Amino acid sequence: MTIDQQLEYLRRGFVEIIPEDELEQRLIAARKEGRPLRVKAGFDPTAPDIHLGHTVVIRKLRHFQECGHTVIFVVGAATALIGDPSGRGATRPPLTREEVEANAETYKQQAFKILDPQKTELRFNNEWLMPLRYEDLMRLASRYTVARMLERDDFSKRYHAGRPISIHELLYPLVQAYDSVAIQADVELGGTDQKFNLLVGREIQRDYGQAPQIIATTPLLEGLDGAQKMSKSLDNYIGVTEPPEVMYRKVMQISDELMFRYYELLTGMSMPEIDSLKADIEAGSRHPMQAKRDLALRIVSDYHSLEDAGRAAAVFRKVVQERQAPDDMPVHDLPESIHGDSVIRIDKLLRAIGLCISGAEANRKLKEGAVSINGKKHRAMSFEVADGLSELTMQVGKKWARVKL
RNA sequence: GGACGGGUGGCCGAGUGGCUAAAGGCAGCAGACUGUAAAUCUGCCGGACUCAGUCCUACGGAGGUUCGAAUCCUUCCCCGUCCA
Repeated sequence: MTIDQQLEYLRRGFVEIIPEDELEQRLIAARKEGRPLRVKAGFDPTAPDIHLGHTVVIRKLRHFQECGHTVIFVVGAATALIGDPSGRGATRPPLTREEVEANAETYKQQAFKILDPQKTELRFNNEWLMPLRYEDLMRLASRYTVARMLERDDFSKRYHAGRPISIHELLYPLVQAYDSVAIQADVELGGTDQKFNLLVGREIQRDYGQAPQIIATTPLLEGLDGAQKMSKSLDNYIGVTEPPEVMYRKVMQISDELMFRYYELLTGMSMPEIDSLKADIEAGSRHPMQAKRDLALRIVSDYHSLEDAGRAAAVFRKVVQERQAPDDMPVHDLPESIHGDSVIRIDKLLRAIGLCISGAEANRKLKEGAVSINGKKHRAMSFEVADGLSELTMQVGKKWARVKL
């Protein structure tokens, strides 16, 4: 690929590239030296799942690989012990080392659903952070001032709101920046919320005698609620390892408006194509639901297979649209404790088989008319089993289960 | 180290002795509507039971006062502001 072609491809989809013109120069310089660019992105394994929000950056990493560059995927095993304060209104709860290690392992597997393993260096930052000694840390900490650190939006908000900021949180951007030094990054990618951290990387690299990395930020993907960014802690995410049916259903759940955003950030569809799709929908020549189905199919295929996606679509049509019982639902035996003549206490049963969290909740659901047994709405607390009945199909809202009598 | 303010349900936040399982909001769940959504409307939203009632647990931790405490007192822990 020529430099110009690379530039056009690589630039697409970023909110900002700083400094804008240096990417070209760096590409030229690397080509002269006959080496690929070292492109960094870091992920803190604070939650065990990579979700579609992360994939916006990972997809861009992939683009760099397609242009022949090397991706350094940094798993923040050490930084996770601090907790990234970016965008946070409060200190993150600390993770144990065991949790971090387990999460890091699954991160690795999930990232390679998108990345080319041949062109990826997978590094854990405890490799270079743990050996740092007191004087190393002091040296690093001396490179930045409190005032500049507090300029950060999230810190200053917390500070002015009188909320606690721990000293170790102040250290996060520096430690994260040191990663760039350790791996000698040419480019670092991250979401727009990472801009500050990425910029600190530039400064620290300069302090350590390296050419400052170019930073490129991607838009933040909104979660299922369409308002806040996708995140595990807000539970508005779609995980890349979720089963096809779940993934499909979640995509279908987003608002029409958000659908275009997902097209933009999660598929290879170009902006002109997306605009024309939007125009077709507005003109009424295309049904928004069909467009959303296409989207769901594409996304599920990316992380599973086209076949799986097709199956998920069929399940969705049947279960959600036609409100029929799904083919596979959990099967339970009638629990010991509930065996009582021919009358079954439904509240106890629902709790026992996990369709309701508590008996009290089961009770409420019964009163709300959310419970169906064998396809018929059931409101009474107990259920009389007719002779010859061998199985109950229980439904509470969207949840189903079969009970053998 | 000193002075002051504060810690309430998943989150935010009201509540200064009984009428408080704790207003209100957000999130969540269910129902209606729909395109499967979104938006809107309605209901629910600690738990157990012999279930329209009874009991248990809950307002940072522990202890106390009181017939009765989220509310008063003691003490400990934590957070913030100002002064040093």
